[in-house]
Amino acid sequence: MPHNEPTIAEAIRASGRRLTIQRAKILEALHRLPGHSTAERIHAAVCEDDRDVEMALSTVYRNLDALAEMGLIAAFADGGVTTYEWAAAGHPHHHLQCDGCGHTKEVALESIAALSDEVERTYGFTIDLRHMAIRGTCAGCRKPADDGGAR
Amino acid sequence: MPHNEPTIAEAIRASGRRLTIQRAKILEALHRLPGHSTAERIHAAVCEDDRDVEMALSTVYRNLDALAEMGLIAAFADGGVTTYEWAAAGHPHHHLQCDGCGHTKEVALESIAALSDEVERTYGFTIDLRHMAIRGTCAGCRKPADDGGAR
DNA sequence: GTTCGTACCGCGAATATTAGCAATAGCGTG
DNA sequence: CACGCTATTGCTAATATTCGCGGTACGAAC
Repeated sequence: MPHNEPTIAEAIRASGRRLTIQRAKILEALHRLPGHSTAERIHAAVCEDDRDVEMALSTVYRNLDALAEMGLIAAFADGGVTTYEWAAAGHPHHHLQCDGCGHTKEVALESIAALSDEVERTYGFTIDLRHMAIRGTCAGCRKPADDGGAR
Repeated sequence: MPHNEPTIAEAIRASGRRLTIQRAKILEALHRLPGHSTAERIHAAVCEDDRDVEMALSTVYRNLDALAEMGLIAAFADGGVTTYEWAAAGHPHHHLQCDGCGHTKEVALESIAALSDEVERTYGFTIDLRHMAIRGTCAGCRKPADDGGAR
């Protein structure tokens, strides 16, 4: 990925931030690592990949937060641990997170648009679709007899 | 609240759990405290209210988790801190959480039904509406001139 | 009412993440 | 290319929450 960096650099610069070596490494690692990655995993990946760059774990956390805030990456809670993924992962997808087995499934939902529209119109609130994590119970974890009946 | 306890006790018993003094106190405190409460606040409330019951903070956390799991209370992340509220708080409401100011607004959304329906039909996944926290940016925090265009 | 199995409690240590501080290094300017 | 402003870094301490362990007590069965 030699020549798509400039765009990212501009985006970072545009938000009044700086493109530090650490930030670049983190982005790169996140771009390369498959699926969702934890802060610790990213830290390890960067340290393994490049030995001449010092990187504190807190720096990883801070950057992950900043990058998520500017929309370059997506963050969401995954059972006590926060995981991150490259935001430009092709198509927009949402997460169905099962409280039973803890598994997270990525799906594309049409109804989200209507929901986003309603919230926008009624409350002037703009939903961040990248952070849309839906919790509930998947088909496998729903016990046959157990009918929560919760609304 | 002298005589509505039996139902709750049954619900707790039904899930193979026991109605301990601590659990009851926590439920009671949560029922009485207005709005969302943190584990620490609940712990403080119980300790102030009753001096003859010892209660470790970890016990509060454990019970909060258990009670949320069985649907008696609702839990959701509120900026690094988890808050809880009585589940039978009248009407169903969802949370619009602003990433800018961190404020959480409680609203009723019609489109949620359609979303829930789609997810149920397409993936056999049952959304837990009580845990439905929607993140984004509220009208106040969306700067008029600053259009990041980072979408 | 006594007994018994086990869920639960309190305590303290572990884990994930955030915050504060002095030193460093982007990057726009002269 | 050196200079300066300040965002950022590494470090360490704090914070929120979870886990493991040995002792306790809930609740069901005698």
